[in-house]
Amino acid sequence: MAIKDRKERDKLDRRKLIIESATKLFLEQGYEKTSIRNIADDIEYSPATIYLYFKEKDEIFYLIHEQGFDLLNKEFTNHNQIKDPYERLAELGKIYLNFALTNPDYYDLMFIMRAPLSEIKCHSKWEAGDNSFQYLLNTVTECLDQKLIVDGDPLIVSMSIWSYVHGLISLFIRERLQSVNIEGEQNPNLLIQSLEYFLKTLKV
Amino acid sequence: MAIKDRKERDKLDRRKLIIESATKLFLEQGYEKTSIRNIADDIEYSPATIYLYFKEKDEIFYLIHEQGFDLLNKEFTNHNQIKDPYERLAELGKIYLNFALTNPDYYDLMFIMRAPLSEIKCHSKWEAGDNSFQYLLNTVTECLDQKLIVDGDPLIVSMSIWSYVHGLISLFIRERLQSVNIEGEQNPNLLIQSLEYFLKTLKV
DNA sequence: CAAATATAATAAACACTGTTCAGTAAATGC
DNA sequence: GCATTTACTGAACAGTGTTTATTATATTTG
Repeated sequence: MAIKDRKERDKLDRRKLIIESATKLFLEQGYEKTSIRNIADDIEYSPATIYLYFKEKDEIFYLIHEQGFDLLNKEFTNHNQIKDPYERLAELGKIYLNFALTNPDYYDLMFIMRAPLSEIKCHSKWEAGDNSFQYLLNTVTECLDQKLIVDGDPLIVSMSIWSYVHGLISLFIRERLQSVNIEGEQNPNLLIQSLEYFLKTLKV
Repeated sequence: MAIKDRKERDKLDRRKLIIESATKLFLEQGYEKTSIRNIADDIEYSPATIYLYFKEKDEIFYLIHEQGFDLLNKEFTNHNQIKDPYERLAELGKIYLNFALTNPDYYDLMFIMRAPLSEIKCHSKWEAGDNSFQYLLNTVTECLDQKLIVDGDPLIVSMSIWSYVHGLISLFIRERLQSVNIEGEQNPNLLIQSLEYFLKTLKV
């Protein structure tokens, strides 16, 4: 029976190999330019082999998509807990913004791209995403309870904050901020300044 | 010389035919699913013919992209001028949101998609986009002058407002709001409620 | 009018893409 | 040793954007 076990391990190893290669290529050249044949070439298997381990291209990229959420959630958990919920909220925003600027490809896959959600979204319920949102929702609720920010429904407020930061990031990543380009001003700085303005308006 | 004129007119007509077919197909099935061969089939010409009138697929979709901006700018100009700049700002936000919800494919092409900007963005300066942003900037400046909204740099404030609404819309269009789904609540209503909350926080 | 030229359109090909399937070769079970 | 299962792959399918050599037509010139 040991042989069967080893075989199963081997199979998982090859699955892992595909994911690792796909991740590497994805971070090097993005989703669209990473083809099944690219991955096959990289791991020195035939393209058809990949389909023995994954149903479709999107299934691989859904896993990378989840890796991204693990990374983001780790950043959220790793940061030392700030007592004041408003300060914590501000910090969350900055962590989120920083994550996006440091990992634009992950961010794109997680929050902008259409592809790897097509079918999977239904059965998976997008658990990882829910976790991140829960972090935000909890902090917002605390802020509202302590009357630190403008009153409103916690869900609406959380959605607003998320939308705001996402808006900044996605306009930046997809290069729509050309028109808003102050002479000599670096774009990432503009994003940080905007976030600070938003946090100010939020404060009660 | 009249013959030459007619020929030139014919050429423009065929160019127009391609754009119209492309627009039709694009609005029916989106960018990715509208192929050059689709368009060729529709207008009953060979695919190669299209390349006599356009350098590449993106060039066609850049024109559709501009059509979208014309549409949006028209909506901005058509609305009866409200005297109070804060009210006008609120109205602008609603018009923008409404435009996106009514024309999600145009919106995607204009503000989310990566494709049709690849090279063109440099030489065209994205004039249409600048126009829309100018509308916003002017109103924001008035609001700031009359101290109706939280003080800040007009550009930062304008960018903030745009980012906010864009964030809402793009999360909605690219289906990332599943986690924020109140039982029985329609998503578009959530967007409107959020915008109202944001406008409230903005008010001084 | 006929020959030469310019114009417009295309069939076919190139280099890709995701995906499927029939066939092969090796390891395992009996 | 033979049958069966397992793992893999070459080749193909149907599509994509794009280019090029060729053909058919229309216009201009001798």
